[in-house]
Amino acid sequence: MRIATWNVNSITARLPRLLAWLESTGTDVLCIQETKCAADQFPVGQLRELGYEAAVNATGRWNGVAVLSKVGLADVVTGLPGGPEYDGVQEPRAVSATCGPARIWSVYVPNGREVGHEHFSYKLRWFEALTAAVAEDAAAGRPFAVLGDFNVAPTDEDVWDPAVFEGLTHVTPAERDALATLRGTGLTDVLPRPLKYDRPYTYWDYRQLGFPKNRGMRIDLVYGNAPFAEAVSDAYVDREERKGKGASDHAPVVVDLDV
DNA sequence: ATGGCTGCGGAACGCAGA
Repeated sequence: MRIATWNVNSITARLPRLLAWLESTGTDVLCIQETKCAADQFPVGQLRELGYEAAVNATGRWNGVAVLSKVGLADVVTGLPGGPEYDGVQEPRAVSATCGPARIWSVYVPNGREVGHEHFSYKLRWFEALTAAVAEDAAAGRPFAVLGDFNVAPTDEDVWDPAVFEGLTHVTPAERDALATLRGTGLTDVLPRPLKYDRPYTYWDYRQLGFPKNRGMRIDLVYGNAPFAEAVSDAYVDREERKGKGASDHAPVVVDLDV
């Protein structure tokens, strides 16, 4: 089974690429982030033509997540149970479903904006709620994984120049501790291999030639429990999808499972 | 060529992204 995660930065803008990519890779389950469209605008028809069912949690201009599956889609949970609000709203940042043999979450963790910003404490609270919500499934015997845009680089190796990120979000001890606490439920960071260069970055800023200069970050992660991690036969970042006109600023992370 | 941001809402430019 091939499972992947991809922050598409607008499913509307990315639809031609997305459909072509699904066909060429034969992905069975795709976790999507930043759909940037309302649920009733989601292109369910075109995805169904390719054989995918979709679980969607999306409300409009910002955020939005989905799970696409052609191996079944059951027991959908929309949103993060017990998750915090921002500006009085539970933002659409999580959706989960059972896809064939595995329980799968697609998450888009809040950015945090600046250390000390209200959005930053929201980010940390969001991680706490996520940790509580996945604990039972993480410890269970069924393959389980949280995939998505975590908006944290787990180590200094996961940013192109740690000096540039000093004092910024995505690399602070508080955020990395939140990731470690999440892993403490029994989850392993499934490290993908890069297709080029030495680090498996998943995001490159659109600005200032970020991609050609490989000024990247690894912030799109696959956190699987032991039954999931032990079934992994391959994992890679599909940097080819970051190339050319009309690319997202994130590349897909692809994981092959023997299940 | 991998190339100096992009998408959205709304109809100019501000917000958000990380």
